[in-house]
Amino acid sequence: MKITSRFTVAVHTLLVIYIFGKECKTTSDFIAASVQVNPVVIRRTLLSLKAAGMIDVKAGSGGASIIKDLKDITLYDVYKAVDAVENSNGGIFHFHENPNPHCPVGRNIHSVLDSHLADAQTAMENELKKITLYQLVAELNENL
Amino acid sequence: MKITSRFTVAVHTLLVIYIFGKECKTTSDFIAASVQVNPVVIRRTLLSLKAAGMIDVKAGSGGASIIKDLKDITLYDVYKAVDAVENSNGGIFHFHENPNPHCPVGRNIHSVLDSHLADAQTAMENELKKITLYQLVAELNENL
DNA sequence: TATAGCTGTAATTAAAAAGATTACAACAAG
DNA sequence: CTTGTTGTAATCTTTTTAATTACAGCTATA
Repeated sequence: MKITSRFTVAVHTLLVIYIFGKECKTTSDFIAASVQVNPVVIRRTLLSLKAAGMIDVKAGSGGASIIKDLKDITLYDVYKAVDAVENSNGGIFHFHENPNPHCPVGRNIHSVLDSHLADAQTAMENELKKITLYQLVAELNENL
Repeated sequence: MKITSRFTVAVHTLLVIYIFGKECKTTSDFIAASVQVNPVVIRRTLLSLKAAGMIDVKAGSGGASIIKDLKDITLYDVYKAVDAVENSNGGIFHFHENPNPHCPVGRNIHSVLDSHLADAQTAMENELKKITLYQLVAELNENL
């Protein structure tokens, strides 16, 4: 089980909008062609990014544009925007669901493990906070 | 998608073996009753832990016992033992599979993102290295 | 040495999760 | 008013994961 590809798709999407936004109309179809997923997947991604205040999407006429400084968008922001890990659901670790409450270990396994797993997840997320899209664009340009 | 429950099951399993190992014969059925999963799941877990040199399993007569100092077993060791994240498969992040090689963004998205995602995963794993099973047992005893 | 209780392991089934796809109403611009 | 696009629901399909069934082989013990 993994962190949903919505995350990498969203990063890819933002980069395409940024790189091509001036020359082309970056529609869901256009972006979908670069990411190679169904355009509906991109539309849903665009909705999330819009809700997070990162982009503007023109209904009807089409096309998306970035409305936030790339220096102020970290990978973590994107990760959160697309809800890459439903935290309603306990995070990135899949816990076995029904430990036996009549067993002293089963009864306490959650209270013993949960905080450590949460710490591990937080460490990962903090790493994502260190990288901005501005950096990614710079790295991308090196490779062009 | 998440990190497989094999991991939390394995931690649970080790704790049960440690706590009950002196009074009971900790068979796969016994452990399965605490974890509340199918005994076969426990047997597979035991095989992984045995291969990692953490436990000894008696074929035939039954029962498992810990053969490594709990201070020398970290959560990371267990995580690795059960192959919680197949690293053949690129780690905990699910990357969209077919970025378009004819697009400059699609062609380079991997080279730009991969190392940052790997760093994030490593940060998470390093956090798991900080916690030993010895600590968990101590925390468990506080709750008994 | 017969047997009872386990482990080791393959094969299959079932369930859950995630993404892909289809479909279509609403909208904006020419 | 037509064309191209977004917003969004509904429905497959695929993939992944765990559960289950089944049984051969081992080991202690009677």
